[in-house]
Amino acid sequence: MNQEVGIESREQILLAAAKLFARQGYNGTSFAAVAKLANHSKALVQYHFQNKERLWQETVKYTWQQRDHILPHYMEANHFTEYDQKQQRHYMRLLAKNLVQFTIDNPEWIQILHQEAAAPGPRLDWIVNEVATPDIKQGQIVIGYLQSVGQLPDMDPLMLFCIFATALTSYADIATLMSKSLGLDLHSDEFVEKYTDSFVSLLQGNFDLVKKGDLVKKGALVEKGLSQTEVKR
Amino acid sequence: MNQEVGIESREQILLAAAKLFARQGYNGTSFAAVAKLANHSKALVQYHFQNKERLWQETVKYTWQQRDHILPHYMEANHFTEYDQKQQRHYMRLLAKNLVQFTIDNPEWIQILHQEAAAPGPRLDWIVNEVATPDIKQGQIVIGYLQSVGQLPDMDPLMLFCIFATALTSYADIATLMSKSLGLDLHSDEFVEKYTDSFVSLLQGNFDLVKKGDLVKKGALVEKGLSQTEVKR
DNA sequence: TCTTCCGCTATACAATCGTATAGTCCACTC
DNA sequence: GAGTGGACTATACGATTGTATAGCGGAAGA
Repeated sequence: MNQEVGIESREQILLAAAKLFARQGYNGTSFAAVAKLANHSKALVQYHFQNKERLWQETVKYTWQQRDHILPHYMEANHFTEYDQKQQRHYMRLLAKNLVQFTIDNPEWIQILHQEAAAPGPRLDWIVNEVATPDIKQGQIVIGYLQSVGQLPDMDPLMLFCIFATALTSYADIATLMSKSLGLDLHSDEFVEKYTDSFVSLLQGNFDLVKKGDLVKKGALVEKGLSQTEVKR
Repeated sequence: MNQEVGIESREQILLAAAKLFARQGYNGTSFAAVAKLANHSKALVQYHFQNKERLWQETVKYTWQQRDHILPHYMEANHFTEYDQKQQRHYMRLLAKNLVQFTIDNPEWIQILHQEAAAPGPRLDWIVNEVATPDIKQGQIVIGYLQSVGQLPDMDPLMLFCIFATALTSYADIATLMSKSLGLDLHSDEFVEKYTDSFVSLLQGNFDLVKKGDLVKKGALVEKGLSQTEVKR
């Protein structure tokens, strides 16, 4: 079916399996579907991975390895410690944008996580023990560091980490939905930049609250709220 | 199998189907599994819904109806327009907290959304057209209003909406993962309150950035970042 | 009383599921 | 050049998949 040998067919299968496990979940993914997407026989999939649980585990491991391999390329332009405070401000924007862009380009790892978090069980435990916990620790360290250099507010770092995790890793999925609904392309570079800029502005506090609350009438306000958003379409 | 009649067995099946579609996705959910969870026969499930696609559509409709029915109960304590600016500040905290609490108590609608957003196709289009678009419009109106009364920063309301959507609807799932990893219960009232307080503080800008960036050495900083987070455990 | 309809069951169907096993091909070593 | 082992195929297994259809009991309307 495919001339290439051994390790290569294995990787092709892992890539196909990652897409399917991410999109369809564990029970929604079959050996046959993986084989078809990888352009190999179903028997070969089973030859490499014996059973479904092992296929899933190897896929998750591989997906995280890919992630750890690719992620630095998105970050290489960001060397926080080499710059002074003004530049760090700028590079934090870049960090946030690259993280969001990374989840858009490589959605499988976070989608698999969502799949299993929605149905907690032994597979989620496996993820926590094998791949997720080091990530979480690492993320907390980064948050703590950014706080210590004054780039993030002095609030509970764990809560700050949760806000980061939700806002940066879920944008890709939410954007898929909203793009369809609004007829925009929220995955485009323009919107990703706009989104992360807005998010970082909140974190850094460099924005002004609108100070006109008591000047306007209720009805007109609601209408204005609507028209403000509709202007964007 | 079950004495209760007609509409009741239908609802029992819809509730079971919602849980399974949310946790296992479309392809991962079978008639037999729905029947078993609802404590009815597989044939009865098919009797009520003819085929799988219709079962799914009716389930999504029902889930959103439940959502629209229950959500007001989480909001009833919040009547923004009735209070002055200081009180509105307080009630925005309550609004955010109740929204997060609602997604923790009723995760199915957002989980189904995540399932389909991960694998865009005709089902996602159906969701967009049938249930999601009005929600998004409504959300944009609320954002616009909160901006107009000075409770939210004067930035692009669409981006602000995205930040709200990610931070508030994804906390439940992220918390499931992080709780397992850290040995905490991030679904507890204590943490939900802490999280939403932190989030609203960012939005309202009432926090101080740590201004000690250039005073500390790199190595010590990273260590401090770690110990800060570990204190929380 | 007869008919009709509704809620529901029983059973069967081909297709697909995950898994098991025997076997082919071929590069390699000794 | 016989033997070995790894990459891969062919085929078959029982269980489960989604779907189809015939039929049941009982309430309601005529």
